[in-house]
Amino acid sequence: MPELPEVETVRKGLEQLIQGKEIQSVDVFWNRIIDYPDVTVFKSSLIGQTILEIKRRGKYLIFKLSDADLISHLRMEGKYEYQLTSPEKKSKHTHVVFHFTDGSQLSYHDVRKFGRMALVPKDTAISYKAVALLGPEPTDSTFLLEDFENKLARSSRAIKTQLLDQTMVAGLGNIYANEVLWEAKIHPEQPANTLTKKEIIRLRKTIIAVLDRAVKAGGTTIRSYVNALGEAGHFQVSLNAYGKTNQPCPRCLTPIVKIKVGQRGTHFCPNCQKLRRRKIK
DNA sequence: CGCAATGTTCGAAA
DNA sequence: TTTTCGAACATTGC
Repeated sequence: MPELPEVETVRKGLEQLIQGKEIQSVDVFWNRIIDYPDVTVFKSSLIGQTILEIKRRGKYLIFKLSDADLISHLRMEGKYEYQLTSPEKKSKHTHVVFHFTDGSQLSYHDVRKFGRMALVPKDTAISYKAVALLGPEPTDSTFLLEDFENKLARSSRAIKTQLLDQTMVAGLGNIYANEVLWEAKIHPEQPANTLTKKEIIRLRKTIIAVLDRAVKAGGTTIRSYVNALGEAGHFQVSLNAYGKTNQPCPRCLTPIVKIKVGQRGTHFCPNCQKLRRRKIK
């Protein structure tokens, strides 16, 4: 479920639930969830480690442990659930369980089994694989206009596809990419290298603003997302385009249209978001 | 039955 | 070589 706002909300929940706890043992029921290292090593290395803090980079959660970094990506449906005691009934979709020395436990659930975890040496998470390639966090001080402009100029892909590329800016996913483009009045199929300077400035500001608002709302719950405390998000009431096929655009009342862009469902207002054939100076 | 679903990766094609 | 495309991963629900 997670795009940046959902992952950030999960991070906050985990922080209050498991910070300071010591791992006593780990169960892994679906080996492919563990990307690195070998499952046996993964499990044994975690024993005795304490959760110092929980960070986030893009859509990745990074558990800072006493002697390692645990990287976790929820992909489409990953969820963390905290329990004070070990339940007799293990849910069918529980794939990893971290048992703490105080008897409580953190379980990782993932219906589609797309999520991944990796245990890397202390303080090296930021240089691990895809984490190292992530673009800037979407904040005013880190997401710089000039870099964004340069990256856009080098790609002819549809702007929406480009926004989903985590090397552009970290954390945008399908819901927020749709929302951002609607708000910035840019057609999702507009080639990235044909955006005007004005549009790029507006797009950058909108990305920062939309994600910020969504974080404050605790994320968006469309189908299954809940945070680590089991709570749903609230941003779904603020959606203007995503999932609004045939419903009137909140700005001009033209029905929202759904198309496919880069294999992903894409919603937009054909009146507010017009495709330009040529770049205008 | 068929398709789509908050995502990323990897091999092939251009 | 670089960029883009599209299948694959796995399961559920409409």
